[in-house]
Amino acid sequence: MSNGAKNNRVTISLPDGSSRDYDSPVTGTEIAADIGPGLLKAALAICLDGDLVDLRTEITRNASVEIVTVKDEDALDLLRHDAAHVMAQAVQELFPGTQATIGPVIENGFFYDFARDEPFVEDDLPIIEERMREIVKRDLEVRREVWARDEAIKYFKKIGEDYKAEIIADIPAGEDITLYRQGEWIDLCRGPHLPSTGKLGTSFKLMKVAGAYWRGDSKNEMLTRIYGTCWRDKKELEAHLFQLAEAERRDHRRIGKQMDLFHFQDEAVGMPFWHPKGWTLHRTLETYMRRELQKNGYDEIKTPILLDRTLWEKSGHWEKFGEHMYQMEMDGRTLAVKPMNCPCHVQVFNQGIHSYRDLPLRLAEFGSCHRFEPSGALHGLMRVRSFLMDDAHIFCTEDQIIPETKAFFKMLTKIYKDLGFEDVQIKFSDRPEVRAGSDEVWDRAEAALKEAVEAAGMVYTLNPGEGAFYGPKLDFILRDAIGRDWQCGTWQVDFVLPELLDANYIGEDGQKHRPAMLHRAIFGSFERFIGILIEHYEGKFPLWLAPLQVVIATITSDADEFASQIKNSLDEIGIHAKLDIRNEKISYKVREHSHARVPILWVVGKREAKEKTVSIRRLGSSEQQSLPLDKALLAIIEEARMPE
RNA sequence: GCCCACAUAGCUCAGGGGUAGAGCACUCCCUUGGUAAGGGAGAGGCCGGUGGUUCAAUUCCACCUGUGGGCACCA
Repeated sequence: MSNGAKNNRVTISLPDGSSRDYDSPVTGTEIAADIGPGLLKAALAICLDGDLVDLRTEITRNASVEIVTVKDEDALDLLRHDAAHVMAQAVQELFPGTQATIGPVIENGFFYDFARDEPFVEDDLPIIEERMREIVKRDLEVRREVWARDEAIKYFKKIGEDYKAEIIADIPAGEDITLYRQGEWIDLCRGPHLPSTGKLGTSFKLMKVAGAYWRGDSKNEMLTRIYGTCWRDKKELEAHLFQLAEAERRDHRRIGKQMDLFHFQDEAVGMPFWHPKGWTLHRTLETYMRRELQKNGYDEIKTPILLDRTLWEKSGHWEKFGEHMYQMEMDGRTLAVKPMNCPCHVQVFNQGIHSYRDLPLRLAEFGSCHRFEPSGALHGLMRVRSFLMDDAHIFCTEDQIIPETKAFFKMLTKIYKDLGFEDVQIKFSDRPEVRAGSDEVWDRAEAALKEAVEAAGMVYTLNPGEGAFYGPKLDFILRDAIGRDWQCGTWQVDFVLPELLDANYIGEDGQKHRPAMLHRAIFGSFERFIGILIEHYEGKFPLWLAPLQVVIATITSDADEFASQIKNSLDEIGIHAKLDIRNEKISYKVREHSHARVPILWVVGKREAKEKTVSIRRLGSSEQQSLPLDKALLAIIEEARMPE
């Protein structure tokens, strides 16, 4: 087997350590068949010296080969990519004249963008899906073809696929390109692909239609996009659909309505009306944050909401952010509602003369901001036009950036943990294209932040070009109870704004110096953070956060008086309690308050009234605990305390 | 801002060219019941707004507003 004629024998090593020799060229199909018919049937592609390629790729050199089956990590992407192709074929069979543009694999599935005069609608999906199943049943062989670039352009133009021709035209001249053919249908594609459409199986589902700009640019025409999800088997598909339903159950807009926390209405688009319970939650968070700020050496301030445009012109906001600012004409002046607090904080800093001994100066504000967000961006509490920021700006020397960064990271980690978030990711964003300040200043700011983040021992990923217009930043991203990520906290180094607004301090040398300005937030906006908390906890808040902590429910009217006394006691110790002395059965009350996600139910009947006890039932449990009232009151004070 | 869909009672939703229906919630009556729905009765609506077609529009059409899902945006 070994020393065959030169160039026409190849040695293939397999993952189990064995190797086999074949006449060259050999394909994955032949190798799989050689190993066993079961594997041949399961084979989707091969991993050739670490690269995923088609099963039919001809191997002409010694190589390590792994047969990829549905069980492998890579299989999902293959399946999803094929699903996109099968969908495009189905669409073009059903709707002749529709152009296919791009169709990549995405998280959980795939999409394909089509160009068609009349956009697809939701009702088209079942029809397309049906045709896809039929194409899978046809089990068309999927064949790779290599074409000359110019010929491919000519071909796609001829068949009316102008977008494909445009994509190919962007490939450097002279390069070959690959096409994949399945039956009559052909598509430009890098591959790899499954050997035939039958291998796709049927564990896919078309999810929704949407508009999408050609090449992601709002200046271009809008295409019609169809999203699908695709999995290894039915079970995985079901699990994914269940996960989506779970996210829907947690939707803060739905829970916010159920729990009567807030509402929106047409006269104030994107601006929430907080109801008593929602505002209680809001205030609890504010009180908690205020305490943490105090512990961390911040001074709280309050600044105006409406300011003259001249300030915004100086700060650069008028130019860089003007289109997002609410404006009004009054008494011959143009005023703008603040979208951020930073210029105001510099005004506070600029009062009087500061010594280097005053630094770092940490100015915090629960700052009410308004931004005119595009209508299509609004989303419940997650993206609003009016919000309260837990904002602060630290004025310091460049040397103080590192210790301040460390201290901030510690503060932020503790706060997130108190609120139930243990998993925090960090992104480092550097200079954006549109920015203020010279390259030299940006070099310094980026270097300073980088040194600080490393000195603080933070693990981060790079997010190039995503910095604020005045400086580089860190973003802090939380993972919630069902694995979704939310960007909340931010830490930004700014050498630009102190310059623009002429902030300075007197150094040890008696000379004027520019302070560095560190912009920071932990919640981001209270609105959005509360939205995230609602979804994270599914509205079942820990006791200290719950806006309604206890309901005292009576069994018969004999206990009404005792129940009222309990309510008074709870009011006195600052526990949010409600009395339920309605003429209803106790099981009815239990059901209703459980649905309302009340953490603790104190049930009182004749027995409790006589013995001065309460029967305690907790949300999510049917166990009952009986405690003397005074003990129960002490216990609930303890349990409802904010985390230290 | 762009594409598609949607807008009916406080809430969740059904209906459909001849001025409306369910469940829950609400009010009243009966019931005082020991841990996830006791029974009965009643009230509740400019069918998002403005125009158009029609003998007749909540229903069909157009525009507007808002909401939802995406796209773009997120300093």
